Parts: sequence; structure tokens; C-alpha cells
Amino acid sequence: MRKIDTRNFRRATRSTAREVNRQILLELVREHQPISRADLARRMSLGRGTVTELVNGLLAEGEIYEGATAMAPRGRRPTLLHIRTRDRFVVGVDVRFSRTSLILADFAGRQLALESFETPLNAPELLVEALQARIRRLLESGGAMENCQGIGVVVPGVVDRKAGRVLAAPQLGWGEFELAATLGEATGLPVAIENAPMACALAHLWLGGDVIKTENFVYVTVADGVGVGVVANGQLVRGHGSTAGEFGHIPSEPSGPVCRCGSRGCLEACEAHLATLARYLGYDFSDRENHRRLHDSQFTMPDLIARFRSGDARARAALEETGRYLGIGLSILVNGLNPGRIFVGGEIAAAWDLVEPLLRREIAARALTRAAGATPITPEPATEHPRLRGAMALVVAPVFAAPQLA
Amino acid sequence: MRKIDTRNFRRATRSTAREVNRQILLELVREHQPISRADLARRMSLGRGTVTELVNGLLAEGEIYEGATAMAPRGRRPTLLHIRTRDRFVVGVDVRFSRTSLILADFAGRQLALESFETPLNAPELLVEALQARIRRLLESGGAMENCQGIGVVVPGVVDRKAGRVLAAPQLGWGEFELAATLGEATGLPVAIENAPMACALAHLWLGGDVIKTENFVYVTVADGVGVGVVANGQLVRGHGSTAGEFGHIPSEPSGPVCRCGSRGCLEACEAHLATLARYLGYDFSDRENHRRLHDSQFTMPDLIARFRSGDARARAALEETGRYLGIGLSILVNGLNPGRIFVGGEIAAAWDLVEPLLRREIAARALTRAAGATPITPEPATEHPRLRGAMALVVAPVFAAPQLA
DNA sequence: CCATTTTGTTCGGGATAGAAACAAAGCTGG
DNA sequence: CCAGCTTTGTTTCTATCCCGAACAAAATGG
Repeated sequence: MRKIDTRNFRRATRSTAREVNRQILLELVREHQPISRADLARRMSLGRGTVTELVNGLLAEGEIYEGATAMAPRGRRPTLLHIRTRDRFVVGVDVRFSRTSLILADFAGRQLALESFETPLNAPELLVEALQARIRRLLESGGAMENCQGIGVVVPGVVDRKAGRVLAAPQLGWGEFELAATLGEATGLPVAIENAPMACALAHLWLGGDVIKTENFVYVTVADGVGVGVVANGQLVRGHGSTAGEFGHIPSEPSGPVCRCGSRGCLEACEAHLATLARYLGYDFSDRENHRRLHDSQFTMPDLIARFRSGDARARAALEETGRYLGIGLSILVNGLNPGRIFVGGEIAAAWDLVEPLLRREIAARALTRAAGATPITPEPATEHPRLRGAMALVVAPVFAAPQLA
Repeated sequence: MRKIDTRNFRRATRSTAREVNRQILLELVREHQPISRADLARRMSLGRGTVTELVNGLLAEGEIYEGATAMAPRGRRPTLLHIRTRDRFVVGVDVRFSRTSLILADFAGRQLALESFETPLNAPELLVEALQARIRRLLESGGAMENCQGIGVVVPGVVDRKAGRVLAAPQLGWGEFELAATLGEATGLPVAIENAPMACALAHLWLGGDVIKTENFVYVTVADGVGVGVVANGQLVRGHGSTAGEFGHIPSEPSGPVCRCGSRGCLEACEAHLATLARYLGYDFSDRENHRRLHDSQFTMPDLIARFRSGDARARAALEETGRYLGIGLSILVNGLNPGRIFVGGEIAAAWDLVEPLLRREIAARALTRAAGATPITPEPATEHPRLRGAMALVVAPVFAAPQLA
């Protein structure tokens, strides 16, 4: 029951019906490959004739290919169709405060190459230059020059996705910047950009493996800050000004430390990485000077988790506290958005065995319905490169997305 | 960029293009009426011939009618088209703990009759019986027997909208109940049901007047509890189990009163009606016994607001406190969902001049971006019958909604 | 009254779904 | 090894709908 936006709609043309069915068929191949034309016709309750036409179109465009014929107990053997993924490439870029990572992968998200370099300080133009050179080298060495479908870039900040423009990325010291246009011109490839937590959510919508799928879920990423990517009705919730997802600044501990946003006791100031480390080291998180000292100390979450693993009781306590606060945050999402699943990304996933029972308890205590209290939670370890997967999803998603109509 | 749900999609048929364009045209007529065929063709960049066919179809179905011809400086005068609203009727029902209200309105939401009666205690079957008799009388007296398009029912509880089933409504003492089917059989009319705050949000999507429209907004209703209806990407966010919108139980005052959910210092326990009244009367909100005493005392929010108007400083202070807490709650929504507008329904809207500056200050202090801090907020006084408008929207919306495709 | 302009209708052509006939390719049982 | 059966995939024809152009209708102004 979506309302039609009369200032921004797409009406149907002669070719719309074909376009719609083409996308459905393509998505069916993606999710059920290998699959035969006859099977597609049955699943779509469409005539086999029409399926043949659709398939011929997709074969000609190189979206799918014919594989082997399957065994059948009776009758002619079906020829199986697959999505063409092997010789189609995607570049994913993850820009962060200190380092920028790059991945070259095929269209199914299989990693072919991975590298990273130091992010130039406060200079998006320099970053584009560095990226351009590295992407060119990556594509040449991978023999992927011709068949690269595009570049996805993930940025920690507010992004106007349609315009391809970064609006603000305080962590990087960037103001407004035409990232997609600049990088696109430099490389000659289509560029899509997105805010990091939102892209991470997209990755689970489009590259998600065998995890049960839902049209409603949230991706919570805990790092230097806390960000949330919300997917509702199978669509990303970006909000009116593309700034949705800032659930980290909910006041929850009036006596807690002062957050970088200026308020006291924000969830982020209790569960983000620096907050956890400060708790362990006995630093006063409220003092901004300590933030720099923490950064300079080179002591990180993986270090803290390693200490917990080796039996450090204070490390354990600091992580447990973070788990409890994370549970409070998740309970707010559970009650407010009622997601079918929660993904938790960030270093904390490496200590999941420790924090899960704690945060589960908080959620169970606070959820208003039994079902909401039992919302499945899936940790995503940093080793999976969630942000890079998000970047790739930016390129892959438009190929398979439903056509926007009405 | 919506993902296609391969377990639940609608493919395109021969008639899909027509269906899509029909809905767009209908919505254009609704929003721009009176409007001519030629104007529609221009707005849709569609041939006038096709528009003629579409219009003929809608005329035959009685969705629209031809009005007068407009003046034109040159050329043939256009005949203007209108949505048929006058002789099409809608029944809205608002079920609450103590009273149930009924409205008979035309298709544009103009009120024709309004009545209310005491809600039968813990007995949905009795309610259906009472409703059936009253709806019949209402329709007969209004001469609306033949042209009633349906009944919309708004319930304070969790609702499975598609199945037409109430899942749980603790305020009413209901468990699971087949409300739509039962009432539909009794009246012979189509029945749509929905949770109250969600329906209120829908009303602004579909019956909203001259307020600037957004595809992303929230409707916050403050009454005995706090409920939120979230609209993102032009669609209602219902969540995985239809329980989205419970943003009232965010812990924000650890030393605050115990909430009915069992936690301490929930926003709801600080800003809901009973909390405000308890603050004024000096009752301990944590004590459940006091809730009953407050109910029995017959002292209500309008009474409190009246006392504030007549100069009662303590009444003013109690309301101001509520305004501040409401501001905290809204700031969470502003940061988390980045709505283009916030609607605030409930008795508190009657004291808007008092609370608005307070809650604006809280939001401005907490919003992470300047734009978010300036999110427009529109109060909706209880005199507008927001829940009844929501109930009507349930019937009106499907007529104009975008067809679900892919 | 006729030229001009704009609205609304009609009609032929192209794209697509839909249904049915047909060809292809396998299996089974004599 | 071949006839008969089954299933897959293709071709062919028709109905529906957009699309554009031609045409009719209705108003204005000289």
C-alpha cells in the first residue's frame, strides 16, 4: 500500500511489463540457480514461450548463461541457467579515518584481491587520485579491465546517494564533495556511494548467504561510533535528509560520560569502542583529551578481546558492560522497528560468546512482546569485511532490484 | 532499489501497464482536481488517446466524474474531472478502552455523522454485535446503504492487517480475534483493521490536507501510552511481527517512575497522560494502585490543561515537564529515522503553545544535524478525531495506492 | 465565415503477455 | 531398434495496451 508520489513517478510504457518480468526472472535465477526455463515458467506461472523470449534477452545481454542439462526421470532434459558471475567484476572501496580498503571481487562477491592504504588527511581529491591509480592496477592485474561493472564506495558520513555526493563526513574532515562524479571520470566506470551502516545492511539484502531472509531487519555497526542501517519493506530507510540510522545518541545513563555529541550518557558513549577501552583503562571518557590519548596508545578492541581471552578479568568486565549497553540499544530497535533479524557488525562480534547472553537478557527483559524478545541476532565478524561487502552490494543491487513503478 | 521477494511477488500481465497508469492517473486527479484530460496527458507525458481510454474506464467504474468545462484563453474548453466523493461513503470505527466511536463520512473524509458508545468489557463479540446494529442504522439514516465502500476499524493493539485479525489488545482485554471476518459477515461490507498509531500515520498519507507532503514522516500519539506510526519510503513500517512503533519504552530516567512494562524511567512513564497527571497531583506513578485512583478520579488531561489556562502554576509545570520528555522522545526519532515531518496527536496538542518551545529546544540540542533539528512538527488536536480519520484512511488508501508489482 | 488554437477521439502500428500447436530430446517397453 | 509417452523448449497466432498521427470538436478573433 505505497502512496504514489505525483511529483516523482514512473508510468508504464509498452516495455514495462517485459521489464518487470525480466527482473523477477533474473532474481529467480539468482536465488534458485541452477534452474531451467520450464521451472521458471512454473514459478512465475508464465507461459514457457514468454520465458524463452525473456531468457533469450538475458542471454544476449550476458546476464545469464546456459550450463549443463539436468537429469530428469522422464522427458527431455532441461538446460540449466546460471547468473554470469565469473567474468564480471566489482570493485568495493571502504573509506575510513585512518585507512582505505579496496576489494576486487566477482559478481557473486567472491574475493579476488584485497589491499589497503593510508587515507589522505582531509583531502578527498587526493583520495580519488590514489584510488584511481590503485583501481586501474587492480583491474589490469586481475584481467578485469573490460568486464568491471562498477565501483561501490562506502563512506562514514551523510551521503546523497542519487546525486553521488558526500554531504558531510566529519570523521574524514570532509565537507561536501562530488565523489561519484570525480571518481567516475577518473576511472571511466560507474560509481555508487553510500553511508557505511546503510551499505552494510544492503549487503545482507543482496549478498546474504543462507541466512533466512526477511524484508525487515537492521544492521547495527559498533566501531568508533554506533550506526544503524534499517531495512523496512525490503527497502533501505534513508530518511528525509539521508541521515537516518543515528540511534547511538539516546540518553540512557544521565550520570554517564559526556558523548562527543555534547549530551551526557548517550548509548554511543557507553558502548562504542573508545568507551569500552576507556572503561578498561580507567580513563575518563568525558575528557576529549583522553580520546586522543586512546587513539595514540594503539590499544584497540582486538587487543582488549585478546586480553579477555587470556583471562584478564577487568577486560572481561569492560566487554560485559558494553554488551549490556548494546542490549539496551538493541531493545530499543526491537520495540521500535520490530525487525525480523538483527545483524551486529564490528570488533565486538569477535567476543560474541561473551556478550550475546548479556545482551539477550537485556532484550528479553525490555521487549514488549515475546516474539520481539526472541528476535534472532547474527554477529558479523570484521574478518568478513562487512563494509567492503556493502560497497560491492551498491554495484550488484541495481542489477537485480525491482523496477521502480508508479 | 527494492529487493524482489521471490516467495511473494506479482508479475506483470497484459493488463498490468494499464493498471499502473490507471492508478497514477487516479492519484493525479485526486491531488490536482479539477483537472482536464489534456493536463493529465501532459503531467504523465502520455498520449491524449491513452488518457481518453483510461478516463473512460474510470468514468464507467464511477471512480471519477466529469464536471464543468473550464475557461481557456484560446481553443476548445477542457472538461474537468473530479474524484467521485459525494455519494461514496466510509465508516470509521475507533475502539478504545472505555468508549468506541463511529463516524460516517464521504470519500473525501467529510464528516456526516458521529456517535459513540461504551465499549463492552473484554468481549469482542459483543462489540461486533453493537457495531453491526449501529453501522446499519447509520448507513440507513444517511441513505448510504448502497454506496458504502467499507469499514475501517482502529484498535489499540497488535493487528495482522492482511488476515484482518487482532493478535493482542491488552488495553481491551482481548486476545486473538477475527475482527475483520466477523464484522464483515455481520455487515456485508469489506472491513480493514489496523493498529491505532499506524492508522493515524496513514491518514496523513492519504487524507492529509494542504500540509507539505513527505514520503518519510512519523506520527506520535500520546495518550495512556505512547505510540508511533512510522512511514518510510511512502510505506507504513509495520515490522516483522506488526509490532513496530513502540518507541515509548526507552529508558531515559533511571531514577524515574516504574513503567507498566516493568522497567524504570521509560519515556512513556514520563510523558504519557497518567504520568503527567500523577506529576501534577503528586501521586507516585510507580505505584500501580495510583493508576486506578487516577482513572477513577475522572481528572483528565483537558482538565489539567484548563487549569494551566486559568493560571495554575503547578499545572503549567507538569505540562512543561511532559513537553521536555516528549522532546527527548522526538529527538530519538529525528536522529534515528530522520523524518521529513513529525505529527503529534493527543490531548497535549491542546497545550501546544506551551510545550512546543520546550520540546523544540530539546530536539535542537540533541539533533545531530542542523536539518534534523529543524524537522517541522505539526500538532493534531483531538478535535480532529485523528484515530477516526485513520480508520477512514484504511478504506480510502487501497483505492488510490500504487499497485504492488515485482 | 474562416483561420487558429486547444481539447478530445479514432485508428493503425509495435511491443508484450497468453494460449495452443509444434518440434526436440529423452525414457520405456516390447 | 522403434513406437509411444513425457517433459522441455520454440513458434505462431491473438488480445491488450501504449504510441503517434490524423481527425473531429469547440472555442476565439478578425
